[in-house]
Amino acid sequence: MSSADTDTSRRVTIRDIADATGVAPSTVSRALSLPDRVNHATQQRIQQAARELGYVPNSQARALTSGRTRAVAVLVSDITNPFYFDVIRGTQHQLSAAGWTQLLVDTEESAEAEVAALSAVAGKADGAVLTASRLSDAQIARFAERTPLVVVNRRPPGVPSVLIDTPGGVEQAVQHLVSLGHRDVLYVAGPDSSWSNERRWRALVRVAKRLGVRVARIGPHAPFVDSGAAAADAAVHAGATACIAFNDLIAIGMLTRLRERGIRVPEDMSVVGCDDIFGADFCNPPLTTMTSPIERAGRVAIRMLLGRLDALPADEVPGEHASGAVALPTHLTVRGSTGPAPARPR
Amino acid sequence: MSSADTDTSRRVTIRDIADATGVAPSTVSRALSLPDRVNHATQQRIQQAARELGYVPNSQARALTSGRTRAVAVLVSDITNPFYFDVIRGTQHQLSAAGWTQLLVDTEESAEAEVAALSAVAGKADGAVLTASRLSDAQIARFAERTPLVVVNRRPPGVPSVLIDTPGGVEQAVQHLVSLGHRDVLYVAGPDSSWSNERRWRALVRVAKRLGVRVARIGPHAPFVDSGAAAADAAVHAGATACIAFNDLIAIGMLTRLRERGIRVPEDMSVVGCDDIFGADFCNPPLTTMTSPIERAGRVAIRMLLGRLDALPADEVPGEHASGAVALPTHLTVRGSTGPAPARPR
DNA sequence: GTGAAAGCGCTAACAA
DNA sequence: TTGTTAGCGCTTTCAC
Repeated sequence: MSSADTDTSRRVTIRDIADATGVAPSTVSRALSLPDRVNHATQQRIQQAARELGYVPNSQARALTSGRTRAVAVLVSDITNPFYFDVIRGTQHQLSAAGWTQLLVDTEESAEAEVAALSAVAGKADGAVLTASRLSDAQIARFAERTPLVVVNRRPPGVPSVLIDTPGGVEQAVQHLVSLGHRDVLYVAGPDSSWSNERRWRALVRVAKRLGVRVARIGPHAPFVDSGAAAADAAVHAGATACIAFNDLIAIGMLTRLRERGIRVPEDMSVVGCDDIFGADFCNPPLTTMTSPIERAGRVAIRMLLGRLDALPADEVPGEHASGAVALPTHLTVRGSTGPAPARPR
Repeated sequence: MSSADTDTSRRVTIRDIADATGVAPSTVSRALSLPDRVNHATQQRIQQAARELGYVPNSQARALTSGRTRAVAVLVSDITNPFYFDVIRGTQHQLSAAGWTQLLVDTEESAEAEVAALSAVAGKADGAVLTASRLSDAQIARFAERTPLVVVNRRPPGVPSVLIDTPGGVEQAVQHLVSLGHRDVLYVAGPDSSWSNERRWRALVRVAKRLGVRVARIGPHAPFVDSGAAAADAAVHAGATACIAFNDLIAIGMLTRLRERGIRVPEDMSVVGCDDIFGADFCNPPLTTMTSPIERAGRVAIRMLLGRLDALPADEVPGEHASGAVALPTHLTVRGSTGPAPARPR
């Protein structure tokens, strides 16, 4: 049923190549992993044979001896959230470009699951990217001692991180609202456990003070579209005419609820989201939001991690220091969901 | 800096446990992997020690001897497409429930990348799920001989598959349009390389014939929101009053374009999508679409695969035969994008 | 029921 | 430059 040559069912190993080319297995190993340390001619012969025999290196065996898996784990807190899709897209892209494997783990918003994953993953991957960790800075730092880590949207001391500069976006958003005549802004908060949530709120308070804008806050709200309904009701009850929501999911949910209640956006209420996820441009009305380079954050995180693992030339690694932070700029994308303040406060 | 006991920097191995408990490494191995084949008392002692020492099995070493990685690869053709998010969510869920690892691979719509990934993955995973493969049935079957495979929305002979019954959904969609007075339906085709695309078109032709509806087809269109603009223009040019789009991405893009052009949906044109992805409910107007159990498809695919790998009790494995197909029902979700046919054909 | 020993496929000293 | 020799941590015969 198969061709006349050797057994088809067994995978080709470096031994097979060694036999075929008349060299020692170690030479084959070198020819494949450190080509410069082998006579050019034999190197060619070996690689040729490898190709002909259909050799595929056994990554398990390789990992066992070298201690390196050429895989990295990417932990997300909720695989359901479109924000992470973009992150994953970025990490995936950068990893496959480097020939590495991505292990995707959903921690489901649970710190225990995160700890479990991080411990389990230690042997399976050479490093990990934490997006939206639910752990304390100290815990993260502790794990980082054993496993190279890069965190997104967190700033644990000593651990390299990628920050999306939403505070900068908040400033633009408030200025935009001010330019439309708004003097009151309501912050629709996300989960208390979110680092970004506090960061955005503080940025809002700071900017508002400077621009003479009054701010208030409602929440916390879970980061789902469905949470938007309650948020919208609360915003209306608070008499708000301009809201900045923790993220686009909540903002989109608010839009839907406001429409149901006959409250016009932006005529009666302006809504600003955060992140510019898939859907923010085609919801109704289209959402003004802080566009974050989410995919880029994923790519940068991987580049930093690969840099730390010496798997990337130094000049391709972002950030000056190994434990430094890289901040990616955000910009406001104005769409239909924001408009002039109503003539008189309601 | 660390506690007084042994070296902190090295990972705990079964040898350490063996030393600590005074048994042989092989006994530790058994106690951990095949607990029934060990004296209950010593088994307890060993597991206790393992816990105390913080033992984490080295999956590489385990894989090397056992030949099993307890990981599965999930290949998607475009990680950008929200359809796959739901699939990934399903696979991730089912895998982590079983304590397995998910390797996520984006083949970027390329058959070569898929082949490369499939070969590379062979050693890293015990099996793979192909969602939207770009390979031929024969190629898939060939890979399936070496690596346990489950395919989604394909039907290569001999390879277990999970099918989302969009033909059934097409029937409901056409009946819905007929009930609104439409007698002409335009199919807005997806990519030629898509198996589902042909399947949906054929189902449409069949149903239309039975119900006395005229059908036409435009396309192919790439499965992106951005493709929807050209599709909408073509549909308008064709004088269509009711369209069924290959998927929601195209349908949402059409909605946007029609609105730009001042063509009212559903008054001037009814649009039906397919899949019910994230966003279909909050686009403008909300999209009537065939709701597919996408996440469930992912879960079912993993269960079938784990079943084939003997990693799941037989009674939890869907489908009668190892190489059978499981079809998941679809249903039509009617929202604002469909309405009565215009009084007279335009 | 438990231990000794071999070896999975590969890499990394160390010699030659 | 190449071959020899040891393992990496674990599972798995095969004895005992």
